[in-house]
Amino acid sequence: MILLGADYGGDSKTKVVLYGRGGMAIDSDFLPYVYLLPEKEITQKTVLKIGRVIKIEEVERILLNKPVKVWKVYFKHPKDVPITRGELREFGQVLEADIPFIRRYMIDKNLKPMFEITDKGAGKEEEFKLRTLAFDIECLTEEGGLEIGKGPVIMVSLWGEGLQKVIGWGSADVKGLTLVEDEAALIREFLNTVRIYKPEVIVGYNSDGFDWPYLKERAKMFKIPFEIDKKKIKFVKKGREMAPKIEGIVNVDLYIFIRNLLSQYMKSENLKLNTVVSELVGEEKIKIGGGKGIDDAWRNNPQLLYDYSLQDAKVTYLLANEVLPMVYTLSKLVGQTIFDVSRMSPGQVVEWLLIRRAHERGILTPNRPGYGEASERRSLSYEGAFVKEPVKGLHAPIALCDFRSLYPTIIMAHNISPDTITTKGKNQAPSGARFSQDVKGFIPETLQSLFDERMELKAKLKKMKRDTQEFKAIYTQQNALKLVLNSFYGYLGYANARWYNLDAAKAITSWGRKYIKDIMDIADANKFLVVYGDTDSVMLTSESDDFEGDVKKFLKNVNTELPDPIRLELDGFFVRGVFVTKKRYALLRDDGSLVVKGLEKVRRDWSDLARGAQEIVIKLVLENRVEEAKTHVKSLVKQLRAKETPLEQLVIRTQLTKSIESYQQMAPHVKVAKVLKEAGKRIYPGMLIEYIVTPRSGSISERSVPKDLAKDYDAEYYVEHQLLPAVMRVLEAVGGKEQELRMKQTELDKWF
DNA sequence: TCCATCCGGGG
DNA sequence: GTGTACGGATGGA
Repeated sequence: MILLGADYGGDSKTKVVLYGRGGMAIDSDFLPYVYLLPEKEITQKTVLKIGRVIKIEEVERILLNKPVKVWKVYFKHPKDVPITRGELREFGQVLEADIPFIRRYMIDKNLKPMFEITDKGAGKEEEFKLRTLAFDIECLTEEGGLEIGKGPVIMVSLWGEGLQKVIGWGSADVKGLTLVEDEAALIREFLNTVRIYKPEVIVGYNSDGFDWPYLKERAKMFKIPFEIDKKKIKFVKKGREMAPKIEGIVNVDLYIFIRNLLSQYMKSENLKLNTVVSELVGEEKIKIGGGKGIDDAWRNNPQLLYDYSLQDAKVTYLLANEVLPMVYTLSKLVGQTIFDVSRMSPGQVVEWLLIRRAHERGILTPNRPGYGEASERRSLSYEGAFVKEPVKGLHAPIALCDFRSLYPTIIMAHNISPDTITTKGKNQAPSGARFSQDVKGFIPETLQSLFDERMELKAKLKKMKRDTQEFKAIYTQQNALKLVLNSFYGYLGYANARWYNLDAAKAITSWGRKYIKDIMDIADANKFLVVYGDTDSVMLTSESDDFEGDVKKFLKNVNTELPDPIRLELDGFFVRGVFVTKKRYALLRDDGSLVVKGLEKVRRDWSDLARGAQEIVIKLVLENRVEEAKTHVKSLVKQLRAKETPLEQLVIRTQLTKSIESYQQMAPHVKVAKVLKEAGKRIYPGMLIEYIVTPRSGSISERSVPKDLAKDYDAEYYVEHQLLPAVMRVLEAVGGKEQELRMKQTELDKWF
């Protein structure tokens, strides 16, 4: 059997259920256990007196970096652990009592998803495509907004190999539609379709937070058992979020995986299905015009709704094809189930990889910090990376150089780890901490093996033909390794980490600052102008005739000085760059493409006016058309003051998250909601409040008016709080003066 | 500056 | 489910 997922059940006795390709297996023999580091006079007999403890073994393990004798205390059922933990603590330190049972099982039995299950744990790795089903629901929202379970579900689409199905009710005459009697029948038909199709993996987009709970609520309303193949769909807590678990089927929410792990490497300015699909798949979603559009289409144009719904399921499926290989690769690397790994944050990915490795080495896993400890850690701040104040304005040309995996290479080069901290020796960080070089630390050792593996894969790729299945698979593997490697530094400073270590985190950034500053000094001495630099990168310019040649020579020189494996590399050359402030700049490549950092404003509580203006200004400035950019802004200011700006461009949108009464503060959208309510409109939590700031007097809240009731707007508010803040970031770098663009009334005539 | 509140994804 | 977990921006006081 090839392992795909695992669950546990059983009330009085443990029962591990393993499932995957080739069936299902049950193991009732694995006993839960914890470690007890007994205080001196305690005997095993005393501990055995605690009810529920069934046996004790003395074993040798490593605590931080010292060998210790600990007692492995066994129980009959996982639930016995939290019940007994407190009592056990009276006899000494209790360790590994906070490792969920299934994760414990995967580690101890050496099992990995996508690998064969054998007596000795993970056997042969299997390469195959999993039977994947994507789905998407549509519902009427004009009544309840996006509140879970409010309006009826009107369509459900499913897309898999050999299955393209849209189930609907109430709208006849659409070709291909599986028409059912009513909503209850639709939900039954959906569950039944999944049962018959027997997917190995079921995917959705934000399905943990929307589609699944929505269906569950509606099913409950109609008293339909929410189960597939007699197996209840259970909602398990994942921090603040819930994740639906279906025994026998791996459920993946692509949105959560992309948000947690992939978005840091993506260009998309938001993570809407549309945007993400066009970046990763290259397909555009059919537009139907937001919530009202769906309600309208259901009544007047069911064919359009059918197309839209099916298209969503299809692009979700295509997205799954792009994203799932990464999910599987990470799951194999971490050695936890696909269900779990697909919902992990980078910190958890590192942590579970470490826990498994610690087990293999006989190292005891530290306990998670308690709430108090974690908040204490959160309150501690330390000096981060060095960011150079940019030489403001336009520069050309630009060379961008950066350290190859700076923090991971620093950890390896200096053996930084919680278990190597010492008080003597030459290996001292600028922050003061010292690290022993005698024995490889747990963190650097783990990092090194991942780093070496990645280098090997990258070397392999160089010799391979692109566009083959094998190339793709290896590329994904090295990408997964990169993701993990880059998460180690953050992990050491992450408040909830088991291997949290402030001195290690401080040491890493202090060495990082030293190396980047050294590079800048050397560049300076070599007649480059260092325009900007952040953490691990420097941007250089010069007036030399052989700029590119100079940069390459410079790289060669500095790399002979740097300790292995720290290395500075060339990222690329740019035609021009505009530098605003730290973290805010834009670069132009010779093919016309842009790299924009820190200037985007994507939140919906910014008006379209501000968003659009900023985009145009960035483009004009990078094409060296600064005056045109300023003129454009001035014309927008003039338009605003002349009250010629269309009101739609000025709408600010904020969501109401709870009932009006429970707000302590009278924010603008709360005030507007109140007004709407008094006017007889139905107000509910989750509703999007759209408003415009009008003239009159008082605070912004007092001047905010529902979008449909606004007949006028406060021009000065939009100039000062929307337009100018958005464009000034770019313009002040190229000599634009806020005062000049603001054009006080008296100056207005002078300009136009 | 601090505190409270909102954003994200989904229809 | 042997765990309870975000991180950044904005507005009001």
